[in-house]
Amino acid sequence: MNPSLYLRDPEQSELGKNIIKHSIQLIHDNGFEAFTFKKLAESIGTTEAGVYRYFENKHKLLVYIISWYWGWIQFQLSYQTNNIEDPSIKLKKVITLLSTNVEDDITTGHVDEFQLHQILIAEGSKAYLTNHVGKDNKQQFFQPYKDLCNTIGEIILECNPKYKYPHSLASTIIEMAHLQNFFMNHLPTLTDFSKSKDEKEIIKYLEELVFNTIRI
Amino acid sequence: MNPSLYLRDPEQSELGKNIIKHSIQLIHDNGFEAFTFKKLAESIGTTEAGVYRYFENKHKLLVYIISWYWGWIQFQLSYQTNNIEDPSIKLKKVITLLSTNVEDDITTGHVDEFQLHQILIAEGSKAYLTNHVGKDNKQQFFQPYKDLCNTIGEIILECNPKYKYPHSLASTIIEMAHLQNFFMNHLPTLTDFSKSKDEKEIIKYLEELVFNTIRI
DNA sequence: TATTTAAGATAGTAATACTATTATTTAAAA
DNA sequence: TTTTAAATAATAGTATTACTATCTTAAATA
Repeated sequence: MNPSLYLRDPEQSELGKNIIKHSIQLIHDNGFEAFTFKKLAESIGTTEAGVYRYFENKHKLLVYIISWYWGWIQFQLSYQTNNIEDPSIKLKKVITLLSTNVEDDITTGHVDEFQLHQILIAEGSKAYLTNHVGKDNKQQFFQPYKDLCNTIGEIILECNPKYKYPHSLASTIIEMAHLQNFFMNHLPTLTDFSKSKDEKEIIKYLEELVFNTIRI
Repeated sequence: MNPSLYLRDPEQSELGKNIIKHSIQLIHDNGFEAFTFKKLAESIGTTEAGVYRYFENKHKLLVYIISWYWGWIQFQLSYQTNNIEDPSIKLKKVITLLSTNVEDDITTGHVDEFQLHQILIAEGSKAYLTNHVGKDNKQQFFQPYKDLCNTIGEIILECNPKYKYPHSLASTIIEMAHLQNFFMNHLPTLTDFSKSKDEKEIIKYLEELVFNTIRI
């Protein structure tokens, strides 16, 4: 994790882990706009000042938990594609991993991956859609996202070494896996999955999109 | 325009038009988070209370100007595709229209379309990425976006009547035309256009994506 | 035992997102 | 023309947010 994101490493103390745990819960339940350090402190049973000793502001905390998620996805991806040779099967794994509501990984006690996935769908783009995106980028806040994008881009190039837009296609897969899910559940007429509301439909749509464009 | 978005119709008075004009300017310059009714009032030369007589809150004002933009795009689209029969040429027009930085339309005195396009790229998704998206949707706040999505979906079906995901592909085109532009300018490693920073590259990428997926 | 360090408790401030009241100007209706 | 209503301007006030500062206590470390 990028140390510029925090003032004190939340992984190193009980209070820190509680900040992460309750942040995920509260952002998931009420959305990022309604999330405040005061509510977070009350939920933990500490004070506002206590939270501020770990994170400068709520935006950095959001970027922190999102970075955590991308790191976890990166790990899941390398784990799940470990022994696979066929790049198009790998790419299918990528699409499925990004589109599927993950189950909570019990090995990470203070992080609920299911809720984190939901947060990414609804709040993920708020990490970079700010007027200080340039500054944040200079401080490497989006490195885990970029790393994942590069990993996926490489798999795309394994499928077709001549494909010209591996990074753009990778970011399209990531963003659309989330956005089509959001639309399916909240603005269904913007999708074609309104009847079933089934993630598998999103996977089918994305697979068709991706494999038709890279096989020229 | 949906009357639930405003308390008093801003098109009907000078103050109203000034609210729209200066909102676009301020949101464009400083981003939506930094935008407040107080700053807006100061910029116009009126009072905070004056702005509140037109709009309940800044979120509704954002949705208003975004709706205005989608209505304008819808008009531009029907105007530009008026005499075109070939649906794939129409679809190319759609991609170009959404991806290109429009010039300011001088017939709309109080609206700067160039700035509005930039606002849509950086702030567009904030209109619906809220925890009250369901309520807003029930009040038809997103109708202009849905209408545009349907129009594009119909053009897609003209190209291939058997294509199964016309709405999802339409929303993908709209969102990616904006997001790839944002990434190109602010997080270039997430795209393949970092060297040229040219919108035409985004158009080429999207055309390849779209036409390869609908021609099965 | 002395000394850092983290946490808890409390207070305070500037800005934000509103609401309310009153006075003044403008414009339409009687 | 006068009356009346509507829009605007001016001012004040509140709850909440997003912080900063300080002081005390508890626990870990040297």
